[in-house]
Amino acid sequence: MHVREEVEQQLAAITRGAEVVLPREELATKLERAVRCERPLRVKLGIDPSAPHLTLGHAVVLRKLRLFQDLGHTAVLVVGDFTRRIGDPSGKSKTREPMTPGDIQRNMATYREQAFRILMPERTEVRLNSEWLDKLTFADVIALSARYTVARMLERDDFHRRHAAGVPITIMEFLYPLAQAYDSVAVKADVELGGSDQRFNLLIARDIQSAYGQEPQAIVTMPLLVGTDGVAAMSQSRGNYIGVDDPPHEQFGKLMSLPDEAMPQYFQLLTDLAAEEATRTHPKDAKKKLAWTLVAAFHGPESADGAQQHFERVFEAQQPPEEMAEFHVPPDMLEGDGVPILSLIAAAELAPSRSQARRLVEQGAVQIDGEKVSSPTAVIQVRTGMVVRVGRLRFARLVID
RNA sequence: GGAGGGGUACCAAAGUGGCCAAACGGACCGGGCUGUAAACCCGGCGGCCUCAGGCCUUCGGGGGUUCGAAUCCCUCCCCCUCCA
Repeated sequence: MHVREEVEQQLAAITRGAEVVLPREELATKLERAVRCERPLRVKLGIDPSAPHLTLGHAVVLRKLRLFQDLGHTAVLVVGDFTRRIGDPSGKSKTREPMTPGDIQRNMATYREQAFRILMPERTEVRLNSEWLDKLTFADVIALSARYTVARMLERDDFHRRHAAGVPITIMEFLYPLAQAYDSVAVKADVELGGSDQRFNLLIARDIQSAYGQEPQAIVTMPLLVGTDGVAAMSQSRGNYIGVDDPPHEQFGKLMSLPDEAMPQYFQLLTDLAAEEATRTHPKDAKKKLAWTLVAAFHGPESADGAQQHFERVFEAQQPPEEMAEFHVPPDMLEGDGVPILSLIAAAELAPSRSQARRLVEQGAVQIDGEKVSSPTAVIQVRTGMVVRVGRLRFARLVID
């Protein structure tokens, strides 16, 4: 009675925002057993150490994993260092380059720090899949591959399409999901989380676990978070991402420039607030609330306050930020007390080259103390404290030594 | 083993002897509009020059033909497809 209620509550919380929970009854059974026997479930999440940052896309799944922790379960973070060393072309149109152990090591260090902004370290196991995959012999691999059929592999949408279209699929690509499935065997996963694109792979693990005499894991997939462009799924390779460890005001700014339509999804998948928050007030205010909430989650409330103030000052009020880079004008650049504008912009690194500085001036993007500079040949009478502004975002305060 | 198709700027993709620093997109930057929204419109997008112009370095690497080559030839490297 008591147990059933508890299970229902957990199930409801787990289901919130999820794309699918499969099979629901099996998960219910597992949860019930966990509650009864006070044996936490082992909830697996695989992470690919391809890039040095976790994005809000990862955060969606990590938050769900955190929820499991809050419900008393154990998070098992499996870092795909082995698989990544080999490279993974699956599902991607372009082949991904294998990475060196050094790169992977570096990325992993930052991952851990970032992941623990969301997860509870004391209820998290971080495992590298090289730990067990390195030990498999070729015979082991062949045995593993005997547990799954080509026909079933080809059921995966992506494989199916490519096969039909005559686009090559390597055997390695078949092995990859098997390796991932084997991870589940190795860590004895009760549940695995993933993005909706991982659904097929997560399901393969169920069969492989059975084949190895384990109870199959339940799977929970989350919708893919749309990127800052509001169109494609967030990814680092697309550049439409917001990093978990981006500086506060950067996160805030990127979130504020999201298309309004993306807001409900962000509320739903990344906050505990209801998706209706997005439509209850003026979109701008709703978005500020979203931005504040997320920055606070990753950097703390003070940073969120700071980021919001920065945003309101620089973007809404169009004022220079309180803090900006100082540029010490080199004495040899002075002609009398004047400096040609292009030299100034390029030297202060407000533009990458003099040619680009020139174009910016011609396009009316350059201001000095709020006055537009429109001639590329202008010579500026510089003095300490003068503020050079290029575009909306780039500022430098001059210092004459 | 055989046949064929490619390697062009951040991505993608035209260009096949001079009109090419290289079309059209996308990304990005700037300007306009605004809620710094998004969308949209305009402009820019190798470097250097006080610039309606000029100079320098680019089209996988190297060499050559030519007054002139991303474009033709030789050679090397790398990718891809089909047949076996």
